[in-house]
Order: sequence, then structure tokens, then C-alpha cells
Amino acid sequence: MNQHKATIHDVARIAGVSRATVSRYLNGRKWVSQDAAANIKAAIEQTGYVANSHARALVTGRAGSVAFLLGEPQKLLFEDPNFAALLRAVADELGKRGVSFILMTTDDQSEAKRNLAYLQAGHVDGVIQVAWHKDSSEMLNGLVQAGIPTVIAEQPSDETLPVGYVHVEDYGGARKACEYLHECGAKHIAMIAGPAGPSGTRDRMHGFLDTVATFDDDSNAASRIAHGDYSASSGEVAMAQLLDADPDIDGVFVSSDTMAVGAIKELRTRGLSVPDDIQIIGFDDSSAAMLADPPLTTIRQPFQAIGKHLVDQLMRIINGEQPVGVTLPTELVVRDSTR
Amino acid sequence: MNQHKATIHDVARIAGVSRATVSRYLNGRKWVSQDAAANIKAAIEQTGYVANSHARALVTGRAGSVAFLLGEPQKLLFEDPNFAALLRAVADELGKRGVSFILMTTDDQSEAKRNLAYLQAGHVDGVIQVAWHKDSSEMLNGLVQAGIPTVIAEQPSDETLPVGYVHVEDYGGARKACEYLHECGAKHIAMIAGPAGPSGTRDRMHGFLDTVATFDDDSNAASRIAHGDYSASSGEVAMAQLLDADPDIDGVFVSSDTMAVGAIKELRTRGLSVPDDIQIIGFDDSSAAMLADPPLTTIRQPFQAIGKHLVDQLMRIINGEQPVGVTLPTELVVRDSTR
DNA sequence: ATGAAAGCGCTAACAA
DNA sequence: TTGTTAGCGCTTTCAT
Repeated sequence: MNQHKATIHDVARIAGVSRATVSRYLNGRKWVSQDAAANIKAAIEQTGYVANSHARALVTGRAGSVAFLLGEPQKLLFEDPNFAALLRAVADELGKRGVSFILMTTDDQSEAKRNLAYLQAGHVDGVIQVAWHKDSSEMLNGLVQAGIPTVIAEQPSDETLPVGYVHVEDYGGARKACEYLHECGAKHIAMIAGPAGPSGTRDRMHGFLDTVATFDDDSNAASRIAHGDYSASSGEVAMAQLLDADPDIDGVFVSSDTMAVGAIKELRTRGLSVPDDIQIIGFDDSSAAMLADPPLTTIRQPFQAIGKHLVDQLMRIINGEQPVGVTLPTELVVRDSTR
Repeated sequence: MNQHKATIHDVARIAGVSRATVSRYLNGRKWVSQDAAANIKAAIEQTGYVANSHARALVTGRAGSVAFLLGEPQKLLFEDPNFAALLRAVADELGKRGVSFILMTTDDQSEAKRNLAYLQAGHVDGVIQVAWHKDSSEMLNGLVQAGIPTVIAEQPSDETLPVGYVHVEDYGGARKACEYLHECGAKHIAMIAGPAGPSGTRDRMHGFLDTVATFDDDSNAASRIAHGDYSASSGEVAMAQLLDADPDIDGVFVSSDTMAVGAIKELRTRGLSVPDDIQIIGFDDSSAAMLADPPLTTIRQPFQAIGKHLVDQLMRIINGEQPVGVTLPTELVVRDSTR
């Protein structure tokens, strides 16, 4: 429509001020008179001016973008609906602040190397790392050593690392789940946990054990924990293990909805009904929970809020603040896999 | 590690040439001697130099980034596993070319406006638009009018629009599905189609009708088409409609795996077995297909290839080539929902 | 409160 | 084949 894109120069000319003044106005700095501000505002509207982010980045030394880094073994993570939920939340939040991002996936070792090099080259101001399925400390260390502001969506295994993190109250969520199962009449509860390693797995296991200890008849609930890798098929396998070892199980706390779907499949194969014979409670409240048959009672993770805090944290760190950890609450969502 | 990031200047100094020569080398241009090239290469390695993309963007007038634009009504699309698959493929492909992208979602009208304004402001070199669930011609027209290079992941409803597109052979895929159902012994085939509007829905319906016409006993197969919106619950509803209208159905071609999952749920509710009573074939080969119980026979969409072509196309258009349409083949994947 | 001027790191004529 | 030069659009001292 306009022959050429408007620059700060055009705005300055039309507003009858210098470029420096426009710049000050743009960046909300002091020393811009009411008059000047009004004129500039009008000029901006008239021209439809939008600052050129590259020119700005060049002079400020800030990229104006961050990386969303995915440590994804076995192509598993893209099948994990949680990932999409978090990505979406982060994208929303970033969009609101006008910072763009690049999505990097890390399938193998060599790719991890390439990614690290890219990030170290200063292409982005910071990184949001998600690695729910496996350990990621190597990448994390590389990032920290390069001095790149970083936040992660779990508790760091090494708490002394200067990275921000946000996660949900895993322990509390697990408690909530197990208590509800008990309220619904389950007497002999088992757990399908995620892969050992990430803090979330550990905390949820503690939540399960502590809760079950308060009302269980026997004392070795630990033997009723099986591990999966968050895939549906691993949930199937875990459920089979659990049942083979202890046929009296009448309730299962599953650490992800996807695994819960797998568990239900195994149960159906064995002719067991959910929730009549065995009650199931999932975790995440991902899209899989509603799709499941029966729809899953589950513990909701507030992905929107997680994304918001992740971005918030990262921006703070980029601005020089100390990284902190943020723990968000979970919420019980009752559907039909419990009585 | 290095006090300051290396610039083209440092590389030039170390290599004993001018910055212009380094620039030429970097951009693979002619007129760089073997000698110079070798020296520059060494200097780059030594310094760990990586070009500053903002400086480059500033001078070339190219953003070096594109937008991945999602027209998503009802928060549906993020529940659609196809979206994640495509996003991933596009991200991979873009990453290989060193172009970053920003992910934009469009939940409502006002957001659509904001997005369009942002894009028109020249923040990106082009856009990849995905709107499988609803019509998106408004946004598309805005993009085209602003002269922004655009590709879409479907056939444009207005074929005269200068946008590139890549999609799968919907008609052929539908034929493949229906023929296979017939081969497996289905005599009375129905279809659950997607929402009316997008070209894919129309073409798959034609594929279904034409194929069924070649072997069906009656002639009003059109009455055995129900529409869903790609959600599992819509598949459930559609399946119920179909069965209520015609209990003799023994095979269903469902236009997405997610809807097929819903359809199976309805079938189970009615005490019908898959594939013994009714055979089901899905579309997409998304993660839902493997998770389903029974695992779904389906028509695979080559998302990786779609992503690659989308990016390819977009880059060509950005470089001034004429947009074209690309149609990719589908593939039958046999699992357990057919006999 | 405002403007002049000096770059940020890079590419692209144009000379040489 | 190579170097010189002039900006790209913006922010930021430093004067005023």
C-alpha cells in the first residue's frame, strides 16, 4: 500500500522532531514532552510505522527471540500431547511480548551438538528447555557455561545450577490422586510412574507412597510401582506387570494420561472393567484424557500457566535477575474412570 | 569464552583479506580465490565466527524468518495430532535452512486482525498457513493483498490466488481406503467426512462415492456420509447417525484417525466389534492410530514430506518464483481395524 | 527536553 | 580477484 515501509526517520519528519526523540518515545524513556509525544503518536498512526526488529537487535545486541528446545529421544515427545499444550502456551505468551522463537528438536547426539553451537553463537537471548523423557543435564550445562539465560520445565537435578524452572506440585498432585482413589473405595492402590530420572517422577512416587501408607493394609506399596516411559504401550506393559505381581489391585494412579490409556487397554484385554473392577486416575489432563474410553479422571497440569511463568522467568533472567523456581498447583478433574 | 563475539571484521583481519571478501565467501558468491577461501575458512574455525543474522537482515531487507500461522477455531487444532506432526516437519526443514519461525495461533477475530497487522509490518519473509478445520480465505486474502509470500497446507478454495500449496492426494487416498475395505469383505461402506469447506473434505467424498459406486449394490451411497469436525466426539456422533440411519453398514471410511477413535467408541457402546462386525479405516496415520484399540488401519499422510515441500515452496516464492501446487501420494497402512 | 552524530555487523555497488 | 565505501534502521552518548 505505502510505497516503502515507514522508518523512524519518516515518523520523525512528520512529527517534526528528531529520530532520537522518536526512539525515546518508542522505548518509553523519559524526556519526551507531551507535545512531542502526541505528534509522534499521530505520525506513527498515520504511517503505520512498526519498528524494524533487526535494526533494533543490531544496535542493542539483543536478538529479540528465544529458543524452545526439545530434548526428545525416540521421537516420543511429539506424541506426547503435553508437549503441544506447553508449546502452545509458550507461543502465546511469547507472542504477547512480541518475541519470536525458534523451535529446536534434539533427536540425537550430533543434533544436540549442532543445537548447542547455534545457541552459543548468540542467535537467541535465552532458551526454554523441555526434557520430560530423559536426562538433559549435558545440554543444560553447556547452556549455563555459555552464560545463556535458561529456564526449564522441571526441577533441575542439580539445584545449584543457575537456571530458572517451573513445574507443578508433583508430590501434592500424586497425593490428591491417591486420596481420591481411596475416597472412591479403592483399597489396594498401585502406581505406574514415569521414567526414573526427572524430578517429577521421584516426587510423584513419594506422594504415592506417603499417601498410601496412611491407609493401606500392607506396608510394601513400593512393590506396586511400575515404570513406563510415558508412551501408551509402556502403560500397557506396566499394567500387565502390576497385575501379574499382584492380582488384588483395585486402583491405579498413572503418571500420565497417555500411559493410562495403555493401562486401560491391557485391563480390557484381561476382561477387567474400568472403573468397576479397577479404578484409574491419570495425570496431565491432556487431550488423551477426554478421548479415553472411559474418559479419564485425572490431575490437571495448568499448562497455560506453566508457559506463562516459563516465559516470565526467562525474561527476568535475560534482564539480569536471579533465576528462581516456581511451583504451580494441580487440580483434580473427575470423569468416568473412577467411581 | 572469547571476550567478545567474533565479527566479520575479526575474520577478515585474521585471514588477511577484506570484509567484502569474507562476505562473498560466506554467501557462496564467485570471485573468491582458493587461497583466500582457505584462509577465511581457517579464520572462521579459529574464531568460532557465526554471522550476525540481524545485521544481515538489516542490510538485505530480509527477515530470515517466516511465520507458521494456525487458523484454529475452538482450540481444536492443538488436539489434532496432525498439527504437531506438520509443525515438527516444518520446524525441522526450516532449521536445516537456518531460518527461524514464529508460531502464531488465531483463536478469534481480533487475534486474526492483530496477526495480520504484524505480518504486514514485514516481520517475516513469508507465511505458512494451516487451517484444516475451517475456512481461512479472509486471512489468506489479506496476506496476498499485502504481497506476503504465502503457502498453505491444502488446496486454496480460490485457485486463482497466487499462493503455493501442498496437500495429499485426497481423492486417491479415499479410493485406496474404500477399495481396501472392499477387498477385506466389506459390502456396505459408509463414510465419516470432515467439515464441509476445505478441499480435502470434498475430494475425499468424491473418492468415496466414485469407488463405492463401482461395487456397491445400491446407488445412494451419498446418504451414508456423515460429517464430523475431526474431533473424537464428533466421530462418535457421526457413527451413531450412520448406524441409526442404516444398521447394515459393515465398513466405515473415516476421514481422520481421531474421529475413527470416536467411532470405535460408539461401536463398542453398541456392542459391535471392530473389525468383526464393522471394519474401520482411518486417515492420517497419526499417533492416535497406533494408540487406538484396536490399532487402526489407515491412510498415511507423509507429513515430513509435506513440511519439506511447504518450506521449499515458500522459499522459492520468496525468491521470486511463481507459486505452484504440490500433490503428494498417500500410503495404506494395515493394522487391526480391518480384517 | 531535544538533536547531532557515531556506530551496531553486514552486504553490495563500484573501483581498482 | 579484491578492497573501498556507503549505507540498512535503530539506539545512545553527549552536547545543547
